[in-house]
Amino acid sequence: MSDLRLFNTLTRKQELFTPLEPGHARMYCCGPTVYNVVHIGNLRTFLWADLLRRFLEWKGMKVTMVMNVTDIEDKIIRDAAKAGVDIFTFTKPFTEIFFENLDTLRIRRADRYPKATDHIPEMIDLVKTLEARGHTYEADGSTYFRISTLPGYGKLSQVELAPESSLSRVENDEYEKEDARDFVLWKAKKEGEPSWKTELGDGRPGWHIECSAMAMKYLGETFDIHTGAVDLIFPHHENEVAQSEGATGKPFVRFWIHGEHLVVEDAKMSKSAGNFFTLPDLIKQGSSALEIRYALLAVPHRTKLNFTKHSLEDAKSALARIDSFAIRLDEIAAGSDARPAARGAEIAQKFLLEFEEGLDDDLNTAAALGALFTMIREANTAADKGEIAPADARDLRAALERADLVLDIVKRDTVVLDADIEAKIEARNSARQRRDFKESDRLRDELLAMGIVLEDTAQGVRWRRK
RNA sequence: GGCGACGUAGCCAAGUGGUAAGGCAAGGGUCUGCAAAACCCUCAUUCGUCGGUUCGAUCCCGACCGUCGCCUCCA
Repeated sequence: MSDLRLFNTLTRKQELFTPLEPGHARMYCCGPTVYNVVHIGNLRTFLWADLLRRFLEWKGMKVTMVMNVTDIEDKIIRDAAKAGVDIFTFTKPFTEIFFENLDTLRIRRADRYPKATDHIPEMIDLVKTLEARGHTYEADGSTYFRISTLPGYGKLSQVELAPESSLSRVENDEYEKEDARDFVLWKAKKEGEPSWKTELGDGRPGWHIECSAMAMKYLGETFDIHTGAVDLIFPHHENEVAQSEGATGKPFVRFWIHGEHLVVEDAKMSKSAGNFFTLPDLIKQGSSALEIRYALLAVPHRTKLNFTKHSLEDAKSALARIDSFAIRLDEIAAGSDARPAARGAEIAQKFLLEFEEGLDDDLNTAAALGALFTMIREANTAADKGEIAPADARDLRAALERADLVLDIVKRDTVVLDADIEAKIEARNSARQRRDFKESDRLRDELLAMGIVLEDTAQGVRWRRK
């Protein structure tokens, strides 16, 4: 039974989330336009969408998640032409990089990634339905949506639409619209641009129609969740609503979830400002994928995230704390002490409760992480007092694992020590035993240079990779 | 001009009508041959400013100051 509450842009309120079909949530996420490599801001949006999916599953729901890949669009056409290749050749590498980035950041794959160009017939059908219901008009071979035919237009963005005159900035020279607020469903063919021969004439789809067509094809005319970043609320999502509800007469999406933007060092990310970051860039600069994941996850999705060098350093230290805790638990768990679980089980239970309560509150990852660190401190204190038996350690470890099904930030270090490294550690131990500290320090430095950090604890030497 | 968001310690960031989670950094300590690492402790009488409502406000209302976003392609 879920008591997850999500902020719904449609009502501007937090609402209790329950799926239309009990136990099965359906979500559509606005995905990348593959005219370039995805940047860190795009990835933030995809990351919290995945977090939402994981959390729904964590609560026992089945989730069907669909994310579009937009592979036909003005910038793609422009840049492909510039590169002298067709749009398919042009978008292919960017699509591949997108998927690689998801894997690197531990963003789980959606169930489907439909491409716009694979769904032209569905879009045509949708436009024809809109035509039959009187929502469209044609001008110069293009088909437009006439917003005055849909009384509820504007309900998502809650933008009191300004009179036509104030929208003089809208460029109207290319396509002939009756009203500047109307938007194009199907664009008439232009010389040198890719086009499809259809019942609507030769041309290509407008920007918004793909999402309506593909979302309804895979998730139904009404589905549970639609995600994206705040900049898509208007006009993209508003127009999706118009197209879909204009065609079906039914509510399109029950929960519209929008995430805030990421800024870099307090500035909007842009190529011209030189602060446009991609995942491979950041990794090249020495950050690990997990550090980046943590930095993106630590700030709840509806809060603007200031992505900085400093935030990555913070993430690194915070993760080290979590990893050390996991190692400590594993060591205790391996012990032979047969006491029954006591303090540990209690701490673990309290943690899982607080963790879930945090995420239930509109995916408050900051609160959930706060609960995690509180558990770590409490368990460490108890362990220092010898109150953590192996059974306790196993309970705590299980709780950490359980939370990590959603967070996925714990290091999975399965690397086995090379014989060489092992030999050096052994040699250092014997040097220390014969109090040859010069030799032992030399070996320690050598290992450090190899990326192996030694920790001399009361239980002996522990090592980990830097 | 229209719509909206935000302003909490050095930095990041939760939060509640009853007196401020957590992380990083910093300082102190434990441990150690020395270190490092690890662990523990400390660290905002105060939540942009000024008023109002209230027994009581950081949280509610109003004004102001400041930052930012959308209204045009955009995650």
